[in-house]
Amino acid sequence: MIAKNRPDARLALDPGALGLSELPRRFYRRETEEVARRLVGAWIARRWRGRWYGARIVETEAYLGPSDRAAHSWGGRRTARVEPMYAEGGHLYVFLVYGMHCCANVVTRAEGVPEAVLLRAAEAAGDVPAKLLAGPGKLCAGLGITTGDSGRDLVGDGPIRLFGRRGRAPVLGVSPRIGIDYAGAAKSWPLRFYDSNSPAVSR
DNA sequence: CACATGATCGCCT
DNA sequence: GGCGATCATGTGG
Repeated sequence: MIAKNRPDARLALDPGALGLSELPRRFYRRETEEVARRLVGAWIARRWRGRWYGARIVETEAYLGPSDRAAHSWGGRRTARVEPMYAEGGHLYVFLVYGMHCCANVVTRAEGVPEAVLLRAAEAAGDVPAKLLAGPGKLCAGLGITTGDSGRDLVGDGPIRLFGRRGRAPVLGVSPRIGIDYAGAAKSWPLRFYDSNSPAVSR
């Protein structure tokens, strides 16, 4: 693929030592907006060559499917690229934007309901620049997530997993989503969530 | 600080 | 053929 899948070595962590517990399938079957809220403060981790790398999610956006003009599944679009959005909640949907950046999404709800949550920013546990993962493209680059990971199941024993909230409680902020000026009325829907206390949000 | 622009390519019209 | 769920860099105030 275009992007490299090697994670930034400074993001190395041990999910077990941090006391992280994996999110179960039922977590992802909830309303998409609810999942987006609950993922702020949750953790994402990726295994690469036998070691784990990860960070605490601090910013997300909900994409609501056929009725949401900003969503790739708007109007019921169903192409090879978007197909993972139609999978059961708990799968990963990764796409390429602007020919060079990957964006990672967590698919929600039941199989056949194409909704998802975009992971926009994360905060590393170690000593790295505050904005290292501040933005969907940077988050993917830092963890080495590429379009080759699209369709993966996040539940079970795969190389990309999500864990429940751990660490300081997020102070939730809400705003319209970013970068969707073309989306008509949906442009102003308050579906972006972030931890107001985190220096790692994208803006 | 606020824009403005180029990079780069898969997807949809 | 146009454009995008972005980012880094550059300009000017």
